[in-house]
Amino acid sequence: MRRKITLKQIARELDVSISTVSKALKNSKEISADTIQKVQAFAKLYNYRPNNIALSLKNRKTNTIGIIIPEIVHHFFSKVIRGVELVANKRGYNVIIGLSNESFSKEVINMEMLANGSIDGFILSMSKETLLQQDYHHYNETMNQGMPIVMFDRVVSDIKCDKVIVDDFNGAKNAVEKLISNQCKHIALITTKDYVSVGRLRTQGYLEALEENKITPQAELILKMDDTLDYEVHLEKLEAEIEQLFKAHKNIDGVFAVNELYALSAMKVARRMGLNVPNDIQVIGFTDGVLSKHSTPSLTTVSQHAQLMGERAADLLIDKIETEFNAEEEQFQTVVINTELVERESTK
Amino acid sequence: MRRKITLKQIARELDVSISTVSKALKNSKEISADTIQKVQAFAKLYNYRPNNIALSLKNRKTNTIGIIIPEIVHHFFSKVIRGVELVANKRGYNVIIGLSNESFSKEVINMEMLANGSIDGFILSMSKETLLQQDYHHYNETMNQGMPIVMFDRVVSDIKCDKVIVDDFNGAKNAVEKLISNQCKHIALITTKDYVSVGRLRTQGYLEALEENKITPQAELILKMDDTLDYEVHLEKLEAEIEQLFKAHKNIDGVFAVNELYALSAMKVARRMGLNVPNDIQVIGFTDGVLSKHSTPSLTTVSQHAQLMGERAADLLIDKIETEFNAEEEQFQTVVINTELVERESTK
DNA sequence: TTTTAACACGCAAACGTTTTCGTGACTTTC
DNA sequence: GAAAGTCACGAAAACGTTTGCGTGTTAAAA
Repeated sequence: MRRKITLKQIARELDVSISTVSKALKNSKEISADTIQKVQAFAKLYNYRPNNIALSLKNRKTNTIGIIIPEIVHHFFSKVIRGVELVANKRGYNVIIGLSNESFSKEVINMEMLANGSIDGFILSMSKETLLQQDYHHYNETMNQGMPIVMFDRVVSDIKCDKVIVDDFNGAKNAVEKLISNQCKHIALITTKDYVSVGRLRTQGYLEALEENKITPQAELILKMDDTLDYEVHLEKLEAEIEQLFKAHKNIDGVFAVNELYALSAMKVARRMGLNVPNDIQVIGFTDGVLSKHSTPSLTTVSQHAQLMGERAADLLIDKIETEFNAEEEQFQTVVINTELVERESTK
Repeated sequence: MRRKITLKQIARELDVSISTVSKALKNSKEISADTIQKVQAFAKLYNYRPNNIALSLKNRKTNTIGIIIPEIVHHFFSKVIRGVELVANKRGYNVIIGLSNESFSKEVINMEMLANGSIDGFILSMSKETLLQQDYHHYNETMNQGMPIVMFDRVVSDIKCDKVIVDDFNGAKNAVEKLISNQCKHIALITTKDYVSVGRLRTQGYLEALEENKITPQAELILKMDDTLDYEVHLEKLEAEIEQLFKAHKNIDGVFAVNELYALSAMKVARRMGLNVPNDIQVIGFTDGVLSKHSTPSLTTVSQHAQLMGERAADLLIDKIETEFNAEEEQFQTVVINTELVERESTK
């Protein structure tokens, strides 16, 4: 077992200086043809590769981007990562991941761990706890140190940085319009509490679609779940509440849910109550997940193009990393990704 | 915007040497109490953090581990990552990911990219293409350079390194025994072609369970799918073949599938043919996925404990990284993770 | 033959750390 | 009052690169 070979070792072996070796490998015209030939042959033989860490230190550039997300076992986020990795790799960058697990402190720790030289910039989506606490000092400190940040999906306007978001408002609106045009008269909304901007916007889309179609929104048809609970408990509670909703309003003939699990639960409860989807009740969910495609009936969804979000975020970040930082006149962009209604069996 | 502060800047500011600053921050007893106090106060004020890259270079240690997987948008792999990240973080390591996308060349490129100093060791699962080509030179070269590798799930015995695998044989065997004890007499197996060791072992488990229960395996009840096809095409073909199988053997009353999609497809086809799951036909799938839990009927599965695999792999790797490399008498371990039968509605 | 130019290479600094060793200024000891 | 010891700090090397500049040797020009 031999360690990786360095310039120094090649230099010693060939009895030239380190700089000569370095230049020879770059075909510098300062170096004679036979020295170049000799060095390159030797380097190839020993499979020389420059040490990334040394390069990073010298260039003050790591060619690595950090991505911090609340959870990885989640289709939306893993698709985003795939997108990030795709363009990062194409543009010569590595990707290092940190999971906040929806915790504020883990988010802070992870960011500090990476911000000390390990990466050139961040792509991140805020944890729920951070959204609740509204404490953004770690983002601002990071950016003050000259490290660019691109946020995606879960963003807040208080933070000045590049962002990639889904068009939640219109995605929701289109979905509800679809239900309306499919003759639904009483459309329920199943959503989360409003502290996540994403949920708020989807609710607004729902309301606007109703109003534009002269349907008066009814507060009783809106179910707001507290999603900070434990997952299992949450699911049971969810089903119970949906059942209650359906029983209290037998005329509900359409459901728009802000995520996959809510939509699936609605279908499950409906079936249990002897209702047929889509004949008695039509359901649309806002999601990119796998469940929709394989459920029975398969679920009509508002697709978020998660992978595309990742790609756009990575491009945005790398662009920023690679452009000269010009004065204080920095411009921040917000890229909006359009949603797409994927029609399946849960709607007519 | 100020850049991150360095020892040199603190030294200049306080009019002491760099070494004094460094020592003062470490409470060295070489340094007087007031100098220590002064330096630490200043460092705190400016939020000094040592530069990771410089440390990595100096210590020849990055405290980062690389993980290379075929695909990230996949429950099994993302759960493994979560496990890896969990213990890596706990032990002071970062995780950098590379996706091979099931391609041999991408696997090689990714490994080379990371092997040049960026990380201290690899955790990886082989791409299908690598398994097919049986070209393992990149693993061996990496290990020859003193970089440890831990493989998980998809492994081959030709490569000498630490491994974490699922007990595929017994997992499959237990599942089939469950079907047998549930009175199934004609159990079909839906699997992939044999080049992945994992599939081969599961098939063996299936066979052994039958034989131990005096049931003669019938080759016609074994469906081997070619999973190198395009996903969509694959799925259609899969359903067609399952339907054909069911029609040709009306007495099939149990199905064991080596993955989630195969199991779900089997249930789907069964339902389409008017068969009731689990009354007419019982199904068990080998998987950790989400679909099983939310399908109707929910699917009984052989759970692989993916997160635990990730945790064990990370521990194994970090242990190896942190122990002195003692001579040529290196020992490699293979950790076997036991499976667990999670009973749901698709079995009686 | 002397001056100039081209060539081929080495030196050294820099990136930000850590750590060994050396040293000047005091203090203690005899 | 001289020798020895303690204290507090700085210089320098090392990790592995890249690159501007200096320099000795040779060849071409005057």
